[in-house]
Parts: sequence; structure tokens; C-alpha cells
Amino acid sequence: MVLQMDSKHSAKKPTIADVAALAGVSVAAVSQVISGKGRISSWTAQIVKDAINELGYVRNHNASTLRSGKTNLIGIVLHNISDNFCAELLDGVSGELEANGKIPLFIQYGKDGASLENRIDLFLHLNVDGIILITPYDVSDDLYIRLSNTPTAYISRNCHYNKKHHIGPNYFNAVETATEHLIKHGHRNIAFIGGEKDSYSRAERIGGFFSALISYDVIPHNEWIIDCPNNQRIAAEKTSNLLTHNPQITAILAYDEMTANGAIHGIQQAGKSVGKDNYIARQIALLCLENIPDTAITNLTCIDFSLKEIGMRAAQDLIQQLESHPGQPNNTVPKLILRDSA
DNA sequence: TAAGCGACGCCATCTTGGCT
DNA sequence: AGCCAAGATGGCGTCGCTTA
Repeated sequence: MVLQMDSKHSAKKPTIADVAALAGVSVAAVSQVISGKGRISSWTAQIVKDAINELGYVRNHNASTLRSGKTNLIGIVLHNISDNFCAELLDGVSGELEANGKIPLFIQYGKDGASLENRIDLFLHLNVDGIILITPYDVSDDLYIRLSNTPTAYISRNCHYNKKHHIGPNYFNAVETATEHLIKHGHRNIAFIGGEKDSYSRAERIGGFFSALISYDVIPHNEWIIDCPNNQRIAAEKTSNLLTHNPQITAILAYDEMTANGAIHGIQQAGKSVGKDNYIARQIALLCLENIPDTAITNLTCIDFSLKEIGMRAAQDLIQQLESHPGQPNNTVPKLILRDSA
């Protein structure tokens, strides 16, 4: 019987009370040593630390959660971790959370909304302190209601900037900046290639494009705005066709990296080359509306949406909510990365 | 005034005891 | 036997008090 009790006792994890008993101090004193708060002499602190080492004591996270009401867990729900958009955002989000003592947990969901709601419910059952939702789409009103009692920051590709705690790439400003750059370098005949017709973010990009053209008194040509699926071959065909029938075009804005790569081939098929020199009428300036890393083979001028920075700002917004100082995340300013193509 | 301690509260889950 | 309310349990953080 005694042996059984001893065996059972030895298997039990040491608690703060065990540490206190071994150190000859109160539980409160041990707690203060562990947290670094309160007034404890260095002599007592050292005795407590020795007792902790001797027993192999580790603070019980569940008990700490019970007392403080905080888990320090932050649930990150994202669409697809292998997607560059999500990966870059996640880099910023997790870095900022860890720097503030939070534990990021992430989970991905499929395309169906039910799966997204299941993932969110899972985090709510885990009693996370807050949630960061990274989604390609705008969030439904039902989901907003479901998350209304949980501090949440939203990042999405197509976001409505008037919604609270919502941040995302500012496509309008990005394309406005890119178009201005081309106009300032003498281009008046600029085409826009790429994106699906029903895409919200494409509409936003075209809005920025038109805004820049109009503010510089450049006449927009609707027939030079070409939609295109995410397919390099089709982008090449459409670019070649456009340039063959409209030789006055001197610059192209490409929707994304795939479109830009297709456009390079299309420009060559039309008997021209990619470059900044629009005076000899044989070079087409090409500007990609998506960040292309320096390591890429092509040397394209492009727009950097600062996705890592967006992730950091969303995490900062969530931390402010947790500290009961809710603000509103400021959107990042897209940067133009100048290279050889435009 | 520094150092240390007791008591309380957190809250989901389990146990106990009383009642029908 | 079944149900329900009340109490106990787990480990920890912190307020406010006591002691030297």
C-alpha cells in the first residue's frame, strides 16, 4: 500500500506547493519569483530557483490560464499556407505575436465557408485570447457576429477598408503609383493586362489605373484593358495580339507575376523587347503589379505590397484589442521596386 | 520600508448528499 | 433509480496585511 502511494506520488508532476515546501517559503513567494513581480530578496529567489531545478518544476499552463483568464494563445486561420500571399503575411504576424509573448497557433481551411467556421469554432473551444483571420475574400456578416465577443483582426486580399480591425493590400494606391511612374517617364499609351473580369481586386486595380490616367489628362482606352486567366500562354497570346493591333502602346501593367511572364513572351512575339526606352518605339515598358523577389530570373520593375508589414500591423492591432486599447490598423503604403523593365 | 505570507478568487468539471 | 443543487477540486496570481 505504502509502495503504491509512493509510486503514485513520484509520477505526479511537482506543483508550486511542492517547490514552496522544499524551499521553505510560501506558495505566494514562489509565484513572485517565477513571475519576477513582487518584492523578493535575491537570497530567497535563489533558494526557490534551486528548488525548482531540483524538482524539475514547470509552471502549469492550464492553472495559469485558470487564474489569469488568459491563455496567451492566438489562433491564426488562413486559407492556404503554401500560397505566397499567406506565407509572407504569416511571417509578419507570427513574428510580431512572439515578440509580444503570445503563442501563435495556425490552421488552414479549404474553400468552403463551413470549413472556415469549423476552424474558428475549434480555436474558440481552445479558448484562444484572439484570432487573426487571413482570407482571400471579404468576411460574411454571420462570421462577424460569431466573432463579435473575441478580439479579432482581419487580413484579406479584397477588403472593405471601412470595416473595423480590417487590413489588406491597397491595390488602388499601388496601381495608381505604378501608373504615375509610367506617365512620368513619358508613357501616354498604357495597357492593362490580366485578372478575371469578376474579380473585386482587379476592379480595384483598374480603379487606381483610371484615377492616375485622369489626374494626368491621359485618355483611357477601354479596349487596352484585357482580362486574362492565370495562364502564361494565354497572357502571351493576348499581349502579342494587343501590341500587333495597337503599335502605339508603349507600356503594359501586368496583373501578377504569371501575367508578366506571359507578357514578356507576347512582347517578343510582337517583334519588340522589354525595356525603358520608349523613344525608339521597339521597347515596351513592363511593370508587374505583384512583388517579385530579387532572386527571380526576370528583372521586372514591380510593386511591393509589404505583406509582411501588413501581417505585423494586424498582429499589433490584435494586441491593442487584447490590452483594451482598440485602434484601427493603418494600411501600408505600397512601394515601387525599380528594376530594368520600366 | 523591504520582505514575506495568508486568503481569496478564477471556473469547468466532478463528487456528494438530499429529495422525489 | 434518477434528478438536481451545492460543495469540492485543481494550481496559480495578486491584494492587502504582518513582521522585522
